Amino acid sequence: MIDLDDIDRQLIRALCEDATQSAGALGRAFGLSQPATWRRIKRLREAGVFGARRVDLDLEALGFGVTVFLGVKLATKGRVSLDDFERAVRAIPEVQTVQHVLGLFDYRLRVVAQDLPDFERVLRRRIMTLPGVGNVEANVVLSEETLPGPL
Amino acid sequence: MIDLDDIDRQLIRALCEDATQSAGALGRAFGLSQPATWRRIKRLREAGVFGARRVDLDLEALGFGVTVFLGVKLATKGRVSLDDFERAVRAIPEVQTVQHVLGLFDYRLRVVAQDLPDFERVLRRRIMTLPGVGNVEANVVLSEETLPGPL
DNA sequence: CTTGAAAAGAACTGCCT
DNA sequence: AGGCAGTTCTTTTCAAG
Repeated sequence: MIDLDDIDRQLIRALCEDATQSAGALGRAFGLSQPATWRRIKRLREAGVFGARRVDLDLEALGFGVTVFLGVKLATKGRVSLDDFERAVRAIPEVQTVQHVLGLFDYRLRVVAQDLPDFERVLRRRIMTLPGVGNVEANVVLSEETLPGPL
Repeated sequence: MIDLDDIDRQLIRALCEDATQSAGALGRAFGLSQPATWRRIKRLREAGVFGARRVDLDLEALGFGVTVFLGVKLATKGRVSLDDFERAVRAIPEVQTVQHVLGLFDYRLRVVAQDLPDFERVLRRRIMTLPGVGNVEANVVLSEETLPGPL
């Protein structure tokens, strides 16, 4: 685990919001020269602070107007059924995220669909037929806001 | 809503996984020239397909070993209390995502903490004291996998 | 750490098939 | 639509104070 000063934290926050910004632009924003900023970013990168550089998709623009979070409780959950379940879930195109969780449910799935009828199709034909599913709880996402986080 | 051919879809998927790739590199991967690839990407960008370009953080490397998804049911939920609740949630540093949802809960929160004792602190002092909270359900994330999605 | 400059690479443009 | 060749711009990287 690396230790960060104040500028490091600001750099990280800025890059999380917009990874397009160059070392030069970030440096100007914080009163640092371009090479100094670049060295800091390199240091952070080598410390493993950063993962992949992704581009967000506007799912609405692509015709996916509905996002739903599902909680799934397995009926039977031996080691085999966990693997079976995960394998089957990964094969569903509409599933964006699979979280194995502890608590009232065993898995949380982020699912997208074109609209509610389309979601019903996914739910009935894809989700409910997964091996070992017990209870399923659904939360339709109305709005989502990403915050800066704890840095 | 834009319509996409096969190559568009492949480009989008590739950029979602690694937005670092240049038009030239992507083109080579799909047997397309640099300008042709660039024009496609530009067309997609102008169609509003892409949102922000973010860099993922390795929260483990930053000392945040615990991620928890909370479902929050409000006790009272007039229009005012929704706004109050959201404002108060946004002020909690450990909250990364706020989802307003439909279903058994009213909000889903993605929360990070250094470890479980730290999470207990956040839960007791920050979450349970939010204005209007009723029930709270917690799912500790054991593992999370991001899939290619429906394209 | 800074300034200044060189090198590398990516973005963009016209023109042609 | 795509390809080729070229220009322009940004980013990276190095040298020196």
